[in-house]
Amino acid sequence: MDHNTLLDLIRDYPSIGVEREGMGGGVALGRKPDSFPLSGHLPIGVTYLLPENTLNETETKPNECMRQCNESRQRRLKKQRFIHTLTEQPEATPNQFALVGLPERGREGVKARNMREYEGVRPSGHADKEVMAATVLTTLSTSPLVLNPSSSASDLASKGWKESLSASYSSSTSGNWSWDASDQSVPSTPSPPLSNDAGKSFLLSSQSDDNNEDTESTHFLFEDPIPRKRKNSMKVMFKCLWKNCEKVLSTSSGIQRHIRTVHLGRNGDSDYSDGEEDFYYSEIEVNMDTLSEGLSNLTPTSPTTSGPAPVFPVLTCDASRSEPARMIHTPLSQSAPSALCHIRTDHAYQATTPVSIPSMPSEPPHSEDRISVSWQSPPVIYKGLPGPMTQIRTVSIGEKRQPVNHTTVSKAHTNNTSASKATTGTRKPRGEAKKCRKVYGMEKRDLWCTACRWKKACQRFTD
DNA sequence: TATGCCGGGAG
DNA sequence: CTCCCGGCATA
Ligand SMILES: [Zn+2]
Repeated sequence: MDHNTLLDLIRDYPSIGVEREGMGGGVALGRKPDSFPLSGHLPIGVTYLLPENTLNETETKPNECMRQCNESRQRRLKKQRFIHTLTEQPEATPNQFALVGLPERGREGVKARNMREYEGVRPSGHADKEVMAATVLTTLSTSPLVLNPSSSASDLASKGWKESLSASYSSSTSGNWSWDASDQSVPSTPSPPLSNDAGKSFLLSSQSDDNNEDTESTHFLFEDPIPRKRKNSMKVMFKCLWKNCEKVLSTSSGIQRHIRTVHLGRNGDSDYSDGEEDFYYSEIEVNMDTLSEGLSNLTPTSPTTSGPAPVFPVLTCDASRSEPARMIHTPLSQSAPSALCHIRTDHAYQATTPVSIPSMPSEPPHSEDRISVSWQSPPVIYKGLPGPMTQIRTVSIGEKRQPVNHTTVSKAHTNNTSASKATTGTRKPRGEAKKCRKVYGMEKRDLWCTACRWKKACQRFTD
């Protein structure tokens, strides 16, 4: 994906989010204001969808709002698939993130996320790019990358996020993207390299070396953050990201209420959401004592407004351990990779050259309704580890789409002679694991992983 | 017979 | 690429 493609793509996305588990039904936080100066991060939407167990785990303190949203959503969309997954993968890895980016239409960012509204509109193949874009955005949003020295804050503000974005990274014609991550201070994580088997990869310019221990900053943004304390002077606030609204409240529930009443025109008292709500707000950190502590901390400041409040990327790792208000980003207990996303960390470092094999949209997480999602294979530490791969696909559930039996019998397929390669001695002892076909059955083919649907080697349940 | 999936297409 | 499927090795 090249630079312009990305920009083009995201242009129409009021919000692009990251969604955990890719099961849809996540909650979107934040949106992409049309004119949001991006410097260091983008207020892109972040949608998290944590596995049930996680929710319980975080239930208490963390993001009450999130929990609620997730719950209500889950309830509504009683997608057995969803449930199924939850039960089947109690240990769903917390590293399974899915990016979800849907152009929103209709009601200001709400409801519109329903892919249904896009039927027939979204060009096929769009999903891929969409994901790529979202990935990049997410990455950017969480990486304290330093913008070109030439671009100043004001610059950004006036140029708009798009330009800013473009300024924040560079892409070579080869398809490799990279940006300078040589940042400083802020612990936020550097962006992870994203690689598409196609040879496109997003990687940080390995700032001078590779192993420079990091303990601190090397954690992949989606990886279990390392426990770290945040400055006591910082206070977590929630900022509404709705158009022209700069409301900042101290509690997620507060901002949620605000959004609900002010932007969604709902009445506060009524129960929670109808499950379809997307609360666009982002968690920000405000330095209480010195609001303008010099640029020492590159935290970007709120855009449109004067709000001197430094805005932190929603996903910053550092904000995740132990703070009550930390983003649901909670590191699930152990980050055991779930069975859905086997991670193979056995590749070579410096995945500059993405290892790509035949390539096929790798197993996407399930998604509710129809959303295109992609996820990154886990933890990969951006430094020298193999780059994460992304993949996406549009899932449609409960749709009829099976029978399309094209009478494609024009060619007498007959095999020409038994010339077929004499299967080499490599006998393939059929794997043990039950694959999608067996697990979901023909009726629910929609649930199969892409590979299975294409009668290729299953990617979801490997042996 | 049912699965899993390679190797070939088609668009 | 993306998506399908014939057909064959397996279970
Ligand atoms: Zn499969």
